Amino acid sequence: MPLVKTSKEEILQKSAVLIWEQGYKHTSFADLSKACAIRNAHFYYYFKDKEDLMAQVLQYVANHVKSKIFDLAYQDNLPAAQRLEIMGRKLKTLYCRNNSGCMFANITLEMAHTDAPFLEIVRSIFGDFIAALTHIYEIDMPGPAANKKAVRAVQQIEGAIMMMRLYNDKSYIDDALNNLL
Amino acid sequence: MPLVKTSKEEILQKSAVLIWEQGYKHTSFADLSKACAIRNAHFYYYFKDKEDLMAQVLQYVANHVKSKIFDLAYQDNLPAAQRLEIMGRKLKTLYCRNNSGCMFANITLEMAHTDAPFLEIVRSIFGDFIAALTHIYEIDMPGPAANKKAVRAVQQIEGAIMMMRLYNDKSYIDDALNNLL
DNA sequence: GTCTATATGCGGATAGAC
DNA sequence: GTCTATCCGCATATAGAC
Repeated sequence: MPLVKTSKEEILQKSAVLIWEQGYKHTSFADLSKACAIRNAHFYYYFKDKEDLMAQVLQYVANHVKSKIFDLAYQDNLPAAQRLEIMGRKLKTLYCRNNSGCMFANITLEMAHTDAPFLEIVRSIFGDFIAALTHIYEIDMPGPAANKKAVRAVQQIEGAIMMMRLYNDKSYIDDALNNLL
Repeated sequence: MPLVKTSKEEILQKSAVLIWEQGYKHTSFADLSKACAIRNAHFYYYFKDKEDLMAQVLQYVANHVKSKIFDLAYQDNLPAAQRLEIMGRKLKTLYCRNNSGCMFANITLEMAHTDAPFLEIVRSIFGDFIAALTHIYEIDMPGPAANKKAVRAVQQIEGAIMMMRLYNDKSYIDDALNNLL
């Protein structure tokens, strides 16, 4: 673990923003190298190919979201409503950044028809999301019911993000996040 | 209106399947011309460019979905539950065909970051979907509440489709469609 | 209307100098 | 590790014969 932000981490961070916004296929190395201020060919020093870059970008964002948002669900000293309220606020910031919605949903709908290996990372992060909400809901109901409620909450949120982006109207996501409880 | 299916309609139908499955950018004219059994250059006889083809494909699918599914909502002689049940069955067939989910959601997440003119067609079809469900829900509740319920139902369905495709598990969409009432 | 041929540019990826 | 230069293939799109 380096003391200062490595060049590679900057590449991951800046690439993530672009791919999040534009998608995997729509984002070329020309776009990426411009945003990262490095040469096109330099990506191949850090990454095997575009698919490898994508996998590392997804893992980078997934780690960030897990530690900054999903982990809040396990603060068992706080009441459930408060945990959900904080998570909801952070999720809204996440989804509204650059009007790009949920990176993992974007990639799912773009790539589900392929067998791209990085989809496994997407499956994992949605599993973490549902597990986090299930943990909170289990306070008031048995496990299976809590899990079902968590799945429906995630689905409602993802549908709301789609509507928000299509109609450029944040009230959809506000409504979904305010109804997490 | 020609008496027999025109060549152009076949092109629209076959192009729709491919683009639905693979997305707009991922589908090349090479893919399309193979599927339609015509020459690459021949597309430019029927369509101005790829964007024009896409707009006509979307309109073609939208017309089909409207007349075959959404119109069922206005069969006021049938009880609400029965209308929802029939629509749910037809929607499931639609979304599970080729495991490709909802074409309009796919295109939304792929293209929302652009100002592609064909997004207007997508907005229109989601408006029709919500209007159809609202019409049914209005039997039992005032307009604004019915509309809110319809929006949430659509969001739940679109989120469920995403989960279905990600985990290759139809139980997500079954659950969402069984809870339309 | 349908074909062949091809223009033109951009995509990902690599070689090899420094 | 970072650069320049470049390969190769595929993308959209067009020209023009038949």
